[in-house]
Amino acid sequence: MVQTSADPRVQQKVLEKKREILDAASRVFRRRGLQSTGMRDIAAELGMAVGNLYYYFKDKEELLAFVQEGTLEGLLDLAVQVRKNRLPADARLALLIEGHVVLLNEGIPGSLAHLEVEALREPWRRKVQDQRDAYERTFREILEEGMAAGVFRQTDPKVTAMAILGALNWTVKWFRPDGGKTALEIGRECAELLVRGVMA
Amino acid sequence: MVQTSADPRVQQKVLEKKREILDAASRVFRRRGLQSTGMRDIAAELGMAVGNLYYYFKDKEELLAFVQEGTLEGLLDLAVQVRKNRLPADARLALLIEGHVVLLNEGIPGSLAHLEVEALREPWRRKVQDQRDAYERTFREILEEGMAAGVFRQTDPKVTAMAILGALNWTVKWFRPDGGKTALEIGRECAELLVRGVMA
DNA sequence: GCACAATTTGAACCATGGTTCAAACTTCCG
DNA sequence: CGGAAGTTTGAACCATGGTTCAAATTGTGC
Repeated sequence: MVQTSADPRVQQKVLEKKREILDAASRVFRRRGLQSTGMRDIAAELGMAVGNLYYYFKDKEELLAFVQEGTLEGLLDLAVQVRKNRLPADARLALLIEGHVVLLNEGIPGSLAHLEVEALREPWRRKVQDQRDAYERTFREILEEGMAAGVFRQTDPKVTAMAILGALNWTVKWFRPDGGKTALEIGRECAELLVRGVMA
Repeated sequence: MVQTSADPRVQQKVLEKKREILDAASRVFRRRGLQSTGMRDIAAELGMAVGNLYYYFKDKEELLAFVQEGTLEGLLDLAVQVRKNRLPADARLALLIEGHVVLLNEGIPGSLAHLEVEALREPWRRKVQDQRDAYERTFREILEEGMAAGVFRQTDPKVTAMAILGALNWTVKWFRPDGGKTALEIGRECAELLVRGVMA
């Protein structure tokens, strides 16, 4: 098992390797989907032997959990950026929407693997779900803020947030980089549609 | 194997049994999701032995394909109904949206199993995908019609249709009958959001 | 009742794919 | 070098769960 050494040099190297594996796993999960991705596929993507993965990660579930956390980290970063600025609610919602679509679709076209919390069992599921809830809360907050300011019409922020997120998450199912539009362009069109939808 | 008899009495009985099995499978797929649903679970839902399922269906994939076709049939019916009437585009889009949400969420809360074409292999995949394309075309048509009539603003109908469908399909991931709102209410809120989003 | 077809059973079979592990290899000081 | 710690290998192991099938049961026409 890894992590038996106290040497910081070694620990550093292990961390790098872990990240490398996670990146590869992330790619393969996106490309092939959750079920079609085998440990052997991930190993092949790295040119290493299957068993080696287990030197760095306990099992496939842990691997997936970290991959999902990675995606959520990116989204949470985005949320922080958007929260920071002082634009009106509609502009901020648009930014959040565009960023979300770009993050989910940049690089390799993908499956929903990065978002399928249902695939995780209980220690992990809660952890990832909590992060996800936190992220989704950002949408609700912006919506509520916009309603309070009178820019948005009155709606149930929970329902509206989930409807918006559905539209965005679903893009990974149909967006293809070679489809003639960039992820950002798609993001803009989504923003246009959804922000207009909530305007007062 | 079934279907060796030419007796219409027998054929009728077989059809009924098939429907019964498909209904059960439909329920279990919704409840447990695609991967968590075993043949044994479906058999248990019916109180029959596993092997018996194979008397009526070739394999799990065929079962899933028929279940998905059943869902699509319902949606296509809806599309026909909506096409029939002579309301303006915005009203028709709203009807389609509401109906879609209700169909996907009535009865048991669900997973996306009914919509995961990716889980099917090539003979079936094409067949189901074609039906799905036909259904999605309805959205594009209404959008184009609305744009032509000037009720809707100019957008890329393909992208807009997929964005709308994403919001709707995603409802099965979060809607719960005991959540205080009915599927129809959710459908109405989605319609409000999305129709407003495309209005000129 | 009897024979024959149709249906149902469930234990056994088997493919897939996650997981283990002892051996081989590398790295890095002393 | 030498050897200990760290890393990698890949064949073998094994659990899960879809699938088969011969036997048992039920239904039907004569």
